[in-house]
Amino acid sequence: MPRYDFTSIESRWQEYWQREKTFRTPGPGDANFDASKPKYYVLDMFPYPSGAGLHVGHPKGYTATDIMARYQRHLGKNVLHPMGWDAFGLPAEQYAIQTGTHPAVTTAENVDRFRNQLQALGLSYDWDREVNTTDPKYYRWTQWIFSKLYEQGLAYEAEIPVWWCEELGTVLANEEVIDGLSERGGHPCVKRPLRQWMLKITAYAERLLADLENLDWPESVKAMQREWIGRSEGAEIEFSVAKDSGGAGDHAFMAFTTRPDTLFGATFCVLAPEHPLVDQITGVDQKEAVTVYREAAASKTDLQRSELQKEKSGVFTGAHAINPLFEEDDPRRLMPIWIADYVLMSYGTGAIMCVPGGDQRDYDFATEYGLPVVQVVAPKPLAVNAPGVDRAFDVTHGMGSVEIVTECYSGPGVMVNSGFLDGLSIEEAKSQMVDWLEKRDLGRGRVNFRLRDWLFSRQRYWGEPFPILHGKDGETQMVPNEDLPVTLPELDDFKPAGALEPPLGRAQDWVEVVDADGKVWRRETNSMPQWAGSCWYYLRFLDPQNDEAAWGEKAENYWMPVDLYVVGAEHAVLHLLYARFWHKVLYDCGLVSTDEPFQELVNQGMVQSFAYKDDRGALLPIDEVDEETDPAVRKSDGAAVERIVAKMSKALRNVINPDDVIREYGSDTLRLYEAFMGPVTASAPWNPRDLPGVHRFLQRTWRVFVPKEDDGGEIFASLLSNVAGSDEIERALHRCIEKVSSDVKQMGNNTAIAAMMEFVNEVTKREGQGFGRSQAERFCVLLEPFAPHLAEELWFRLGHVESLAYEPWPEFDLNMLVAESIEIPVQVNGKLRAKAFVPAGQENDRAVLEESAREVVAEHLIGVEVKKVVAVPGRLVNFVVAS
RNA sequence: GGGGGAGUAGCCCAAUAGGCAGAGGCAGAGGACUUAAAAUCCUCCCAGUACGGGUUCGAGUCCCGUCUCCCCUACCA
Repeated sequence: MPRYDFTSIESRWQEYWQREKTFRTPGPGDANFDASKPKYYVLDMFPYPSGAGLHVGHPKGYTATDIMARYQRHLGKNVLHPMGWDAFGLPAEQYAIQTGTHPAVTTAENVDRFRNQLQALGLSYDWDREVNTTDPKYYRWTQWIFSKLYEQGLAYEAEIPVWWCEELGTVLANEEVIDGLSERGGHPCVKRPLRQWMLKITAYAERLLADLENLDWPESVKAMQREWIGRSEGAEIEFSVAKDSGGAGDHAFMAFTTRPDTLFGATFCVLAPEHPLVDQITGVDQKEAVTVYREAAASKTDLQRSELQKEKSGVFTGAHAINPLFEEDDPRRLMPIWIADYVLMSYGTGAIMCVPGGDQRDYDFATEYGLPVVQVVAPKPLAVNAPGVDRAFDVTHGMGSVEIVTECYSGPGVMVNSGFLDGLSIEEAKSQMVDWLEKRDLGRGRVNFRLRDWLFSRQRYWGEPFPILHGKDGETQMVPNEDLPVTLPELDDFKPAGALEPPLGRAQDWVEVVDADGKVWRRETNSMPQWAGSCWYYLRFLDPQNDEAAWGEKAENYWMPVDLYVVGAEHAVLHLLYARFWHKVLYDCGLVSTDEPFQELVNQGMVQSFAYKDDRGALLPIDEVDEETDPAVRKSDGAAVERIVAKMSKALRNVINPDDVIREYGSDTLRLYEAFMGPVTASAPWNPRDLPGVHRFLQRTWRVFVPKEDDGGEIFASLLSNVAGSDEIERALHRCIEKVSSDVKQMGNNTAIAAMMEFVNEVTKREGQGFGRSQAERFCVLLEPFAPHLAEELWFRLGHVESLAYEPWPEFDLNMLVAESIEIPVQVNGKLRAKAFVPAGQENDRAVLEESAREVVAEHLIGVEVKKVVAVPGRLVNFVVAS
């Protein structure tokens, strides 16, 4: 029977918190709501309740936020700390297809399991605010927000080529397809044109980019979003396709370039193989080659394209584009038009002008196919030669009086071989060229984004239905707000109805709707993607029971924005960008009061695991390795294996189950371990050997409250009487309070725990002597955010009947932090020679410091000249002497 | 190729604004308690901060260069 009986302690307090609703958080309008208190909204990424249950990676972030939530409560704030379920999604639907179990059933089971697991961690959520994205009471408002987007003209239908995954029976967004395989499951995907709902996130690109500036987010996440949005400034230039005679023909295309300054160096153009103009301009002789190339390109997945990346390929169309800078007789006027798969139809205009003298990709292509290369930017030192137009004449390429170079230069410099731009800097040349083009209506400055509109529909059953009706003649209307939610129909079979018909199409009764005028409509049979529900869940938490509105204005005003959001790095672009987009739309509609949802963001690190590599570099499942030996060896043959750090994976059988840890050590130990591993932001491997360390700390803590002789858990008599503690312990406690307070504020939970260990070691050293009641109580408050069950138990045994969750945070006295005399290191020429002791209060007096220091290093100063004395108040003294 | 981050003891990690390299934990050694073991407690051991320069009275911390590792992204015109 362990003296510190964590199992019974933890279940007792978990029941207590649930029964007493200790963490219920009243909001504006609720009884017991105190509007005078400051608020703190601390948010976790709500999980997808998978069948696999909780992973030890989840509690890392959840513990960090829970510590913050509990700490903020001790500061007297109203703390909003909710949890819910992002429960729509493919796995439940796949399971339904295989077994016939309704996804709602699977989901409910998984949610129950997750909730139990989270509650077993002692997380201080207000469970009355639990939300579930699959609950019609929730998705009714998801549909309502969609209607807002629709009203704003931000939702539209389009027939576009999309990634279709045969295996999953659905389309996927670009970002859900990696190298031609689905992100989930790794199934092959192909491009197919399909009618889809799109959200016009590109309309917000500029603001999504600019507003990153003021967010207290990790630089890495901001950088990823910036790259994802991919703003680039340049110009759009119209090129006419030449007739055989050389004059401008009927065809023309737009090319986007970031380097309009280099137009004088454009020697050819490339269209994406899919470019619609290709059919019309391809010459008779080139027809066959072009067709073959286009078919090859179409059948290539992105994976294959990138594998072949090093070598550029393409074919000539037979047509030429006209470079508007040059007169009819100038050989540089006609630029051959090629098609090549390094130009993507989906970016810019799907057509480029190629300047091989200044762009590595164009240069590679030009070298491959023997196209001319002209230098238009010279590095600065060569500027003396500019403008230098009349140099070599290249017969081979017929480029006129322009030097043909064999290098590509894309660095800074001055314009050469560029007519009216010669001698200008790149920046000046860009703006002059844009002016030149705009005056002639041949082009204009343009900002282009990598960000595409958001593909917002899926061909799935287990997602939010669209509140959309289609008429016979192709007209579309919203389901009126009062008729929401549009609930999912019951189905027996969740498979797609046909190759391209979503499963919802199977529900005939549901699909057909007759309105008051007897007109027949068909419901939209696509459903929304999983991101929809997670785009606004943080808003529903503000007012989760509200049946009149998605959230109340007062609640929104009081609680928003989220003060602290802890998410894994995997959400850096998608979830966080989509949520910001919706939030800005809601802001523009006057429905929320802040233009950004998440003020401070922290990326939690990964919890990794050890893995072992044999001498051939192959990874071994952990159960084939004996970890007790040093080095670890393979069980089968005793060969030494190398320990490495890897992601937890089923294949390596190194996944840690939190339930097992709780059973063996308790959830306070699990919490403490997760927080003690290192900074929240850092990734670190799970090391089972380290668990006993933090567990011992809790046992020692128990021991300083409860005497050894008494297994019943009676507390030290001295702690029950009001005996004052010793001065040494009081000082140690003040140091501990100071350290824990400053650390926990900045999520330095690992060092805060170290400070508490130090304190408990100090008390232990005195065998419980001199530990006073008030000291014990203050320590309980410090401990509570980290090990809440034990802290509550000790608090209770000190004679309190109420939870300590709302006890004020203890204060420290600066005067108690200093010892009676201060130790000051004394250096001679930067080398530590001795230590001086200065009475407390005088450590900032340079004269005192120097005098005390001189005494202790007197022998080092004999016979040498002291050139300088550096005395840092309270820190050290350094004598600089002539050597 | 581009971007972000990190290298401190056998391991995980500390070290406010440059100021004694070590707070804490693990592992290891020795000891106390015990019939024994476990548990618990005490004591000890261990690096000069990836490498090379520089600035400074003084550098883990600042500057320059190099190396290694992790994450993201990748023909974006």
